[in-house]
Amino acid sequence: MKNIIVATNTPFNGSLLTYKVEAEPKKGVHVLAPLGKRVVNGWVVGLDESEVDSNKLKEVDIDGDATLNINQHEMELLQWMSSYYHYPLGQLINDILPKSMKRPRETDVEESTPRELENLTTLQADVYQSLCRKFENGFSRQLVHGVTGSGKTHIYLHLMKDMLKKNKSILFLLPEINLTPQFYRKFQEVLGCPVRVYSSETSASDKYLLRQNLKLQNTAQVILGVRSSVFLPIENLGLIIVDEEHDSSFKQDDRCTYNARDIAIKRASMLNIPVVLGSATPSMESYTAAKKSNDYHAIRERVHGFKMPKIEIVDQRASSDDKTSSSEHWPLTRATIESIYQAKQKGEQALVFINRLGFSSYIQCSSCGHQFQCLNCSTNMRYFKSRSELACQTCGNKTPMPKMCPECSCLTLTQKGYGTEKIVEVLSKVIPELVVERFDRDEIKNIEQLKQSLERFSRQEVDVLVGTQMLSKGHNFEKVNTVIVLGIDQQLNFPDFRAMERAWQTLVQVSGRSGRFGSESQVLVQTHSPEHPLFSHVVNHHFDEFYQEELDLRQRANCPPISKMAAIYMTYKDKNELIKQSMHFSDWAQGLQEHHFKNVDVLGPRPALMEKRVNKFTWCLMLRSHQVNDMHSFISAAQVYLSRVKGLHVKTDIDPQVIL
DNA sequence: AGCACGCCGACT
DNA sequence: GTCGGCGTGCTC
Repeated sequence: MKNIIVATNTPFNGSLLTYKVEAEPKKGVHVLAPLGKRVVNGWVVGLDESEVDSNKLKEVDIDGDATLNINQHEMELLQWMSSYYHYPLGQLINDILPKSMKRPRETDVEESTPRELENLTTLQADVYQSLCRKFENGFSRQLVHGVTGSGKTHIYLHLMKDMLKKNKSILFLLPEINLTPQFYRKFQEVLGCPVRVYSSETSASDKYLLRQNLKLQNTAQVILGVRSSVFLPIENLGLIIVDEEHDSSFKQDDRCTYNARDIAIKRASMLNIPVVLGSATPSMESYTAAKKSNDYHAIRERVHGFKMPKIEIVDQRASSDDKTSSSEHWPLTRATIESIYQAKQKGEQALVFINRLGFSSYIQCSSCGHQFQCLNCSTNMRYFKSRSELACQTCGNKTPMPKMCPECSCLTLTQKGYGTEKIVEVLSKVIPELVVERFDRDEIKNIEQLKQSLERFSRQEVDVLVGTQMLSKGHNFEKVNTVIVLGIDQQLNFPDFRAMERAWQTLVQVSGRSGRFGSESQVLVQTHSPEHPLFSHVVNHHFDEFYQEELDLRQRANCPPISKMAAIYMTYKDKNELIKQSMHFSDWAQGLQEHHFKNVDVLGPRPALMEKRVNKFTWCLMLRSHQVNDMHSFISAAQVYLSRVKGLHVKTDIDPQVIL
């Protein structure tokens, strides 16, 4: 009998429990571990060195089916993740493996004869060749910074083809499921190898089956997947590509707060293979790192000499009739309406972007000023006109649109702010001949609806799509030469050091949808602060200037990528008790800082951006440091401290993307 | 996290 | 008298 440490799906004891077993299984083997009255999943971590009396231990069963076994390399990656993100190994493993496995059905993998790949343009070929040279070194992290419409995908395809020739598989990561259909089609057309999709639409049993297939066969193939596919057990993996690497969807914000882009880099380094990051708007982190190590590749021109769109900053304060919500076309300006009208006249289409759903952001009583707040959360209820209800975007709480103010019984309730629904109504009213459709997660709930909406649009049955971020990524619309951006002010004013970076990414990505097929194209950005320095970089397509300026700001504020950050969130049911505990914790942390970790800054505590959420309260403490190791030791100590507070839920976010 | 035990209020 | 509310405590 051997004593072994098993990582189990349990939240206590760091998820590591000791069991005995007949013969020592290999690290990563899936076992069934008796725990109290139940049996839980477990994975072998290693021998237990401490001489525990094995008579007191229970014995594990080894799962006869090896599908959920984890190989040596994956196990090392997951152990690294567990310590880096301060998340229990057993729970991490359980989270990333498929859950159910009933009735797997055969996945259809079409193989077709590939079409000839088009030649690269001179600019693309330069990047391709320098990437190939870098690939000779085994592991390296390459960044392709190509403007929208520069044909990054085309470069990927050539790199992928090379890999397939060497009989190596490719992992292609995408931020969102929305983009999988177009890439799947492209890969099918051109690559002539099995292409497997892994997304949130893949059922648990299909995920299980895919895992099984990957472990059995080692034919060169392409795995096209979202965040969690970075863990798939791909045998002969030769290359990882992370497209839209800046995208925040790569960051998981519950459970283990990993960033799939960073895991891809780690995995590539462990396997000694190259990883390519691509974006038209790289993250500050990737840009800085790639510049520094000379792994940066830029394409500053669109293919075929197509011009970048002309970007116009529209002053929303300019004309008096644009100011008030009483004007017929509010919140759109005359200039905006005119450009959409012109597009229609030319037989073209237009896109309108707003970050908000619904009809109005909140409802306010015009006599007493009462705002309709969610009872469970510290947020306003959003008004949805078509459903005639108020809804909380945080907890899903809904109520019919009230007729009068509950405070003063006044019947005049004013609608404040706007969302996609409102814009559709305004546009249809102001330009009656226009066919306008909404494109947001309220309207598009699955891939099928997405495909259909995009098809209607490409058949020109629709003139204008009004959508959220969902519309901004990666699509190629032939007849779109006019793009409107609304609500960028809110993004710029967001209280987070990355606000400007995100606004920049939105503007550049969104304007990238305009004029992709070579016509004269324009982008109109409505704002109340046209003098904001960000706009001049966007208007002039000055990429390096933007990054340099933003980096200077980060340097001065000592923010990432200059330093490393971590956020510790504490959630509790009682507000006063939470504040008391947060203060105690903060005092303790200050003490730890002074005595042991002078180079770790402690910031806060402060209430989370949404302090009350589904009837629970959250406060937050931030850590910032240049010494990553010290920061990790600090967090480990903090977790031990906080685990003693009963009833307190603690979430640690390493490298937070958004500071909530 | 589950699942037990255990101690109180409100039902047949 | 029992059913069930959830507070507390334990699981290798």
